[in-house]
Amino acid sequence: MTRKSRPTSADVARLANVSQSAVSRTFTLGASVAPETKRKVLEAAKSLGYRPNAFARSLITRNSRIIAVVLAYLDNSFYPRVLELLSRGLQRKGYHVMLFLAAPGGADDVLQEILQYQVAGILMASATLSSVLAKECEAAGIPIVLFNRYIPGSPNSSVTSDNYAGGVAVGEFLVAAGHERIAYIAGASDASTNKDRWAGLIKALSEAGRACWGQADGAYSYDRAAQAAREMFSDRAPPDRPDAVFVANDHMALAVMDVLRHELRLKVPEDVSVVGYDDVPQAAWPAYDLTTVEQAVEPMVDAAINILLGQVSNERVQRHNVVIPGDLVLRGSARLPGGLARTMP
Amino acid sequence: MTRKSRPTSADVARLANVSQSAVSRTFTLGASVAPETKRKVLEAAKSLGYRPNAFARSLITRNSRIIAVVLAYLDNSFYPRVLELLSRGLQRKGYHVMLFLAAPGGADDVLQEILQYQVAGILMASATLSSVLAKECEAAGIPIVLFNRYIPGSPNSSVTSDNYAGGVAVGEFLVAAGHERIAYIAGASDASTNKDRWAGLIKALSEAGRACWGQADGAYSYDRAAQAAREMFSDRAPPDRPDAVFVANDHMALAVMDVLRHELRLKVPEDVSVVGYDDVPQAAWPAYDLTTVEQAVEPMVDAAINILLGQVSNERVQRHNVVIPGDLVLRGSARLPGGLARTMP
DNA sequence: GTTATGTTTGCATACGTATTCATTCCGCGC
DNA sequence: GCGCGGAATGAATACGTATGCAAACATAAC
Repeated sequence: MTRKSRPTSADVARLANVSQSAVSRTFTLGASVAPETKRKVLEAAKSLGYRPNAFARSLITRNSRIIAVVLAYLDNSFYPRVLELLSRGLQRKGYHVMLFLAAPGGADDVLQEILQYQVAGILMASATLSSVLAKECEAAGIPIVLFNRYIPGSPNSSVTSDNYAGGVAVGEFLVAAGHERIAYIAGASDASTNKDRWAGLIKALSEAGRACWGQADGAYSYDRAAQAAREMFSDRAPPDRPDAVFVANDHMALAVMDVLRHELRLKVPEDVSVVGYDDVPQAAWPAYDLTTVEQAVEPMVDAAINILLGQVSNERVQRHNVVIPGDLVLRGSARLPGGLARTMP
Repeated sequence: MTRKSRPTSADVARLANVSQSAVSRTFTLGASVAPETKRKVLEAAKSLGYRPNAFARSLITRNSRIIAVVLAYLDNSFYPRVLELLSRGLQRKGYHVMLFLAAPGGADDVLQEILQYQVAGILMASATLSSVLAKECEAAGIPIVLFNRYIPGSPNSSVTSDNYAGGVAVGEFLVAAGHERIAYIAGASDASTNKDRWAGLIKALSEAGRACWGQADGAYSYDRAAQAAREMFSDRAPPDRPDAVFVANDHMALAVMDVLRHELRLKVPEDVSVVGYDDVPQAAWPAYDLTTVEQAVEPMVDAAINILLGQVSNERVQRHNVVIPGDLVLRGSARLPGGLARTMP
């Protein structure tokens, strides 16, 4: 066990010849303390290397200024971006991120751990949570924000992009470009993002009197998506295989492009158009040059922070469901309709 | 402020007709408590939804079971991998990760924040820290592990791969394959990884009676590396440009390959061989198929966890400098020496 | 039955801070 | 000079838990 203990406010008080209260007030914004006293305290604190103990503080104030972030994985580079912006944004406001990686099964076990820390809020960007634990968090007054997902009918706040509109945009775009056989490679089948993007695609296709050529399951995984592409395209000649594929996120779309081009020797977009979702950094890299639907990470993260910190200071836990729009970003992986501009809404 | 407060050990004690101590002991591993008492307590706790308050607990035990992780950025997908394994590994041992993103300037400001939380240890995978704050952490008995970097002559523990050996291996490999003009695209100039990889390369070249064709600064950034590649290769004919380039990490190497192939229309490896460092997931993707030196993330993370948790329970803060070996992984981005096997040590 | 040994238990206290409350201090208006 | 209001201060307490200590209890040995 750690032998040397850090200096406490009492130590500082002794050295500065003031009371412990004075020290506390010096470090509490807006408290009443004379300039001279403050000076003495700060001097003593500096010479001792004193820093307030955040745990003892939160024990009193009942605000830990810690936000729990629950993730399922970090392979998909959408999430590292989210995590970086989120952490930086929260740090700027005096909050900090505690990271929890959920097991594939679900987030219930990590939630048990989270509840031990008296976190000020929870951001869930992972498998959804059981309603039992959601109730418990609500009872404890801990706000939860579902990020990039939502649970229909649940009382939780959420921040998502307009996945349905995105799916529609992709469908309309592919139809306009004259594609005849449009396929879908799906994400995790129970994810709201997957369902909404799929529903949007179907909607656009049926509006145009079309049906989806077929779909395969990629489960939001690189390897599974590669496998799905193989099943969909191997040993098939042009009339019998898709001429366009909408992949439910970029992470999988990169896998699909890799298989199409390097295993199956197909040309993108000449033989097959590929469209993804997220606009991760790699989508813009020339090796892929992937047409995709942007998820505006910055506004999404800002919205999440606002909801979380708004609820922290508020009595009443209020529900917000924020939907951030995202543009279809046209790049080289999909054929363009004749004479179309480089970006459409 | 949160109105409803969570149930406390006293609430549970009252309901179970025992003392608060009994409740505490029920939740303390290895404490002496009768089976029947334990049962009553657990039952009461469950019905109230009680969970021990981790802050109050760490106030007493002086062990928060929180590890601070300091990162500079998450673009380079080496770090998300580290973060995921680290977080999972620590969770398994009852510890948790608090994330701090350092400003480009340095980590001193976030360290000030870290010290407010009574973290059990610090893993620095970011710009190095000032010796002043390092002293302070040592005085406070907080172990620091430098991850993927070290400060020569500093008393801190560190976990790195054998960057020098890696650099040597790359140099020898490129020479063996008959390259005549071997260039280097550097990472952050003050990073130990960059210095060691460079020193290793130089060593191998001079052993072969060669010199480095030249170098450019990529600062471990995708954009800067792309720019460096442009400067190095634009408007130059074969005798006047490198026929091989060692890029200080994969993240930059991907940028270099993108520029070489898609902007400058050069063939890799026919016109130029490219070798990276890290073996990030993308390096294995067919679009890049990047020859690179593996950094064995799992053993590195395991070593870091062992050092941190080892120091936590120990009186004496002891220094460890772990160096994990990594293989050169041969793929398609670099010409092979005649008849070489697919993996060499 | 007695003594010795080991196991449970509750009381009281400590961890380091914020905050209430009462007190003191100071300047100011009249 | 008196009283008044506001600012500054310190003593005391609370936050929720772990743990040393002594008392109570059970068990075993004889």
